[in-house]
Amino acid sequence: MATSRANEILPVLEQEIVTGSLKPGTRLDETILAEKFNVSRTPIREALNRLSASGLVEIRPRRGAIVAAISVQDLMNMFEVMADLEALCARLAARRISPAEKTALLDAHESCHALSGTEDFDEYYVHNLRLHDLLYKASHNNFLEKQVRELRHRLSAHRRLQVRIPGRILASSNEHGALVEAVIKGDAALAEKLTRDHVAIQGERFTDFLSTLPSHYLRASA
Amino acid sequence: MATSRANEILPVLEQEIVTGSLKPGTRLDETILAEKFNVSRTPIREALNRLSASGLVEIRPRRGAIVAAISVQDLMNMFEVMADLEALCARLAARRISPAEKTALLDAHESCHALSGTEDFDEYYVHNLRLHDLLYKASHNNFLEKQVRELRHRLSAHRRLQVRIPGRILASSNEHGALVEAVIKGDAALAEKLTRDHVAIQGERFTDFLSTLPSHYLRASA
DNA sequence: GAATCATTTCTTGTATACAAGAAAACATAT
DNA sequence: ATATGTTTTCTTGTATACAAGAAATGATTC
Repeated sequence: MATSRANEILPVLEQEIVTGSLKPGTRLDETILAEKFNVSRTPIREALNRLSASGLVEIRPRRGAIVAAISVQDLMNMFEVMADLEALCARLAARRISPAEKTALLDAHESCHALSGTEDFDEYYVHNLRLHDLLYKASHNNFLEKQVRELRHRLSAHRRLQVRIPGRILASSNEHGALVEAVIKGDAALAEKLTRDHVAIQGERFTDFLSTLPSHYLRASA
Repeated sequence: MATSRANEILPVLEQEIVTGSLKPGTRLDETILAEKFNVSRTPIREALNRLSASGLVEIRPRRGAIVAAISVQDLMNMFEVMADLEALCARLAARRISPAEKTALLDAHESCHALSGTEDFDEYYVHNLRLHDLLYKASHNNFLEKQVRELRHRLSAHRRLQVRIPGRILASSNEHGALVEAVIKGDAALAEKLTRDHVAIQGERFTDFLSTLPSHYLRASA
């Protein structure tokens, strides 16, 4: 095998958490997981440790690991940071983007725009991701890129909650249009502002969002 | 013992890395560390795993762990993100700070200001830290606070590099004065801008900074 | 003498055995 | 019946033993 078993187990668990097949609060019994993966507890413990560092699982000393439960407060906080980091990406991208990256960005925007008349949220999600990814890359700050990716990954565990408002794809695509234009023009301040508004959950959209939350989000957590 | 041994070992190693008694690139042999701490390799491995997640240690599969080596590029990137996150703290603090927090902030600023005539960088560091900590808290975003703390902790491993320019304490303290005033007035945009300028490494200060770097920063890294 | 290949040694990664703390089950008393 | 205290059981945390890959050493060839 190219890599150790712990390194194989980690992404599988990660995926199960992110897709929601392992729900927040679920106990992650080391012995049971060891049987499931046909390994000893040792590599399981290693994987859990790393997942706890990335925030997806919570390890309570001597009391085992659970899938991290996130409160509404936590979610709001994380979105607030996410919006800011993405805005930083956009600001830097406006100053540093290369010609090749400009082409790719326009292409990704085209793909999004092509779906703007539809309500195909899943398909749109993919292209939307690609566009945002390109912006991270264009920031030419690897550390920032890694941080944003990690945070987005963590938030994606709660993507099921996403509000699917009719017409949202069109609106989002239009916001992208202005953003892409600002980045390509090199207008850093505008790119930053547009991204903040684009990512942030706010106003009536946030109210909608809250009303769709499953009950386990309404308890407090760390 | 109140906590497990791995949880005792971790902060010790962390401290040795942060203070620089373990230099970047140093191999962290599990067996040797196990002897040093009088434990088996198991808790050592756990501690190293967690340190790698926080970025202080780099684990190369099957090739052991080393103290993370950071390139100049990495440092610049991290400072760029740090400045932005602190600026976000300041912006949010300006909107959310409580009366009690205002008092504490003014007090911390007083402590800094009292040193502004001196060149006592170590003493200033402590009070400067307290002031910035209060700003993180006043953002009332726990996730953000945690992220900024973690990043600062990671950067503090390289604090030895800090340029100690004569008069810098006075300048810093003056910058604090304007920042504190903006936060207390509730001027979010100004607080944000002042913080960015305050934290960012830029202009001639950055040239000085570069010229003080030990050679191991000048190689490329991850 | 340099380069390449095999062998040995050393270190990491995993499995298993054991220790210790937490939760659960049970018994006793009020 | 509830509450408290004890015992048992179960799970995590650590130690040790073993397996497997990487680096180092040495042998062989050109």
